[in-house]
Amino acid sequence: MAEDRLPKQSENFSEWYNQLILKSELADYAPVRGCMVVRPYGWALWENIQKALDTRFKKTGHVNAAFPLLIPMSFLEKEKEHVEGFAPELAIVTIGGGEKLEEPLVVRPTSETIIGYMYSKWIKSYRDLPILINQWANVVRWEMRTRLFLRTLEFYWQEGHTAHETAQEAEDETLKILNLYTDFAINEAAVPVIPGIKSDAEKFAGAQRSYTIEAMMLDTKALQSGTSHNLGQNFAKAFDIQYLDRNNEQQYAWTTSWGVSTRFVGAIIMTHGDDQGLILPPKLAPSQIVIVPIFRNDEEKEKVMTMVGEVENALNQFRIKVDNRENLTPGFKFNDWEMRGVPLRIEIGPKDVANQNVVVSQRDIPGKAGKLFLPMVDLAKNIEKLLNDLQDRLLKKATEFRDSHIFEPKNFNEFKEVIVNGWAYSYWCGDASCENSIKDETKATTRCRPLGQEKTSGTCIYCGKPADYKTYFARSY
RNA sequence: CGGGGUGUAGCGCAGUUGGCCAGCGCACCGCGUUUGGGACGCGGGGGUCGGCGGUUCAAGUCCGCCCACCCCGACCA
Repeated sequence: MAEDRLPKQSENFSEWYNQLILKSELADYAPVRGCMVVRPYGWALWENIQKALDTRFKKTGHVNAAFPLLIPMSFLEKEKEHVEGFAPELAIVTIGGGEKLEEPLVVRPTSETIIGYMYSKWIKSYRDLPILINQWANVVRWEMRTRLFLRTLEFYWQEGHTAHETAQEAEDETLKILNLYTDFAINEAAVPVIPGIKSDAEKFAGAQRSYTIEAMMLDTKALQSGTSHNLGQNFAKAFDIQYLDRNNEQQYAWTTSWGVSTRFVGAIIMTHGDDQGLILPPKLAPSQIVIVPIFRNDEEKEKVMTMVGEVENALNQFRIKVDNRENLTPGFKFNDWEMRGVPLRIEIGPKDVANQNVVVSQRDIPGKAGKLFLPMVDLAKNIEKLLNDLQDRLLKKATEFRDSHIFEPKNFNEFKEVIVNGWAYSYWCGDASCENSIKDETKATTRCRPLGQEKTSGTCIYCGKPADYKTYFARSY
């Protein structure tokens, strides 16, 4: 068995990322350019993400439904900004059943339009509001430049679509979801994110306001990891979503939409991974624990496997896997599971049978330093603590990394220096021209203006005009 | 769509001035010995050499066209 190492993060981060996904069997390239196959290990991770989000959606009163993949072209055209934003990346079906179609059908790039159409049918009165629907779906956007999980032609996501009586309710919903996403990212994925508002240039095509959670990857690039849009009455007017209000007058509804995609898998990979491979947060890892049995002969095997069974049983509350592949050495398995990011590894050999303890190795602490002996007594309780501690350490480490790479440059020259290896938190006057110039000169875009920021007075990092708020700038995925 | 690169076994590659049945490492299969940090020996299976056309007695090898994918840019969850 030959060593087949990953490139080092420090030497070639993007190759590290690509190869790790293939080797750890999260995903593979499909025969169509830009499309990916999410393999069982990757899908299991996505399913855990889905569960964590879906539970939160349900708790806040949302319900799931399914809307069609194909949308009449004319629907897209009803909202001006929306069609302008999406036109370049549409896949369009022109032939069906061997016949040219009267009207082309668009493979959904997102579902605001078709859901808007349905909402206009369903909503008659204020009594029908709010309507809070989510769907788990795939969407297609014809991207020029693709990257596994981060940007593929087809990707999987959830898209929530809600309609409300008042502007305030819609805004409350938009922010409620942003907070929900923030809570999910931090407390389930241990991905520290900064919630904030997007600039006009970066907002969703057709939205009044877009909010985002922004995460810093280990190469210091920013990754937009979830978005929540207040659509105002834009789509309600385009699709005639009207209701009779409490004063018996016709009103347009106020709508929102929000989504998290399989891109989030990329966020997890690039937030926690190291040169050895993935490090998955215990709360989302497909396997939280892997047991590697060690033995030299049948006699030892029998004793060891008996104990493996006992341990597996004692830990059945966790997602646990026994690696009983017989043709591989323990050493190989150690490296293999480390590459796949399993948080805890339990090693059980003849010595452990004799001592009635197990060796536990913690994925985020390399080598011997991360290994400890645990007695069989209270094993589950101790393992639970180790998983929780590991989860906490991941969040702490990622947060410290992020905070140590956010700078507040004093002038634009300094800005250009820090942006190469970090984010800049700077005053910005809000003019699109400054935003554009900064992008042209540094490749950095505005990421968001964080929520809850107090108004202060400063000067724009680019033009020097007065500015009231600071904005995060970064190179991004 | 512009610039660059690569197509030979599942993966990574070699294949000289064109020349015999197209090779190597890993992976895979069989047997045996191994197994506490990426095991070893022996024996096997696996190829329209990206496609089409041309030059030639003879083409992975030379020529032309096409296709695909990867990397770097413009657009984007």
